[in-house]
Amino acid sequence: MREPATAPRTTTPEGFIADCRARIGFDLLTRTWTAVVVFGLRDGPRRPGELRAAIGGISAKVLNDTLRRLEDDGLVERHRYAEAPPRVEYGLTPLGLTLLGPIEALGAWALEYGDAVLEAQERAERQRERDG
Amino acid sequence: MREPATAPRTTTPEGFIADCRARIGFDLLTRTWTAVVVFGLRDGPRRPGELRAAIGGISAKVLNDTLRRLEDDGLVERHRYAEAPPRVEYGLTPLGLTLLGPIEALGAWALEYGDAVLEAQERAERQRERDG
DNA sequence: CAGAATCCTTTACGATACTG
DNA sequence: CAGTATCGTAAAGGATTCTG
Repeated sequence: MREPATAPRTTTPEGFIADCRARIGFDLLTRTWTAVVVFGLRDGPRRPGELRAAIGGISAKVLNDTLRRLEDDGLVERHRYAEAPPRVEYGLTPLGLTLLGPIEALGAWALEYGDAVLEAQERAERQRERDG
Repeated sequence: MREPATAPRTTTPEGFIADCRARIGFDLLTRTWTAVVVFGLRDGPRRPGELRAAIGGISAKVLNDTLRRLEDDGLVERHRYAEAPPRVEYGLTPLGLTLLGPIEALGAWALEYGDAVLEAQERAERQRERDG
């Protein structure tokens, strides 16, 4: 995954499976913080510290790594303002904005069905404890 | 991530950020094969070998791991048929079916914008080569 | 405060071999 | 063919430190 050298092939007849282009979207969200960070920028550009506080539970380094990768993906852009003191903001590109739709769909799904997933996980966990 | 002990808190006022329940959905898709496997079962139960061939590029072990985890998540269920020879199939649960919507939204997004992401990545890659 | 550089730990992924 | 058991590796996440 994630080698631009191995560019995905064309869409398979069956749909999204195998090396088809739909996997590009799946691969983006396999990085833990992608969805959270993109969603955190939905209302406009933000400073890193502010964004980090809003997200919670992400280290400064990991947020930085994530933002740089999103820049490489063309989803986020960095703005530097030559003020005193200098100010930095990250915002979604037009391409990044288009990703908000699927991310919100996923978030809405979790708000509706997340509890069911948690319950299933706890059920499985209890089952494992019984079995040893 | 992924400790049932640390169950996500309630939704924050800001939306989906931090430890809110929307992250449950994000966390599901951070596993490389979740979206692909769920999507591969969209048309009904399938035998592991068949599913593996349709996906392509996934080892038998990893497919097995993924299916077991999806079982724990309540998204997939295993059917065993006591025939001769015994047959096994995996299919989506009702809960798993509901996840197809967001996954298809993400896939459709990638079909439309995936090229733009690839181009951005290649641009970034070339840039890095120039800089050293 | 932004962010680069280190170092460490974990784990998902993958290859392989073996059992029903 | 389904599934388990090992083992190795690469990469992501995270903590810490230091510099503009």
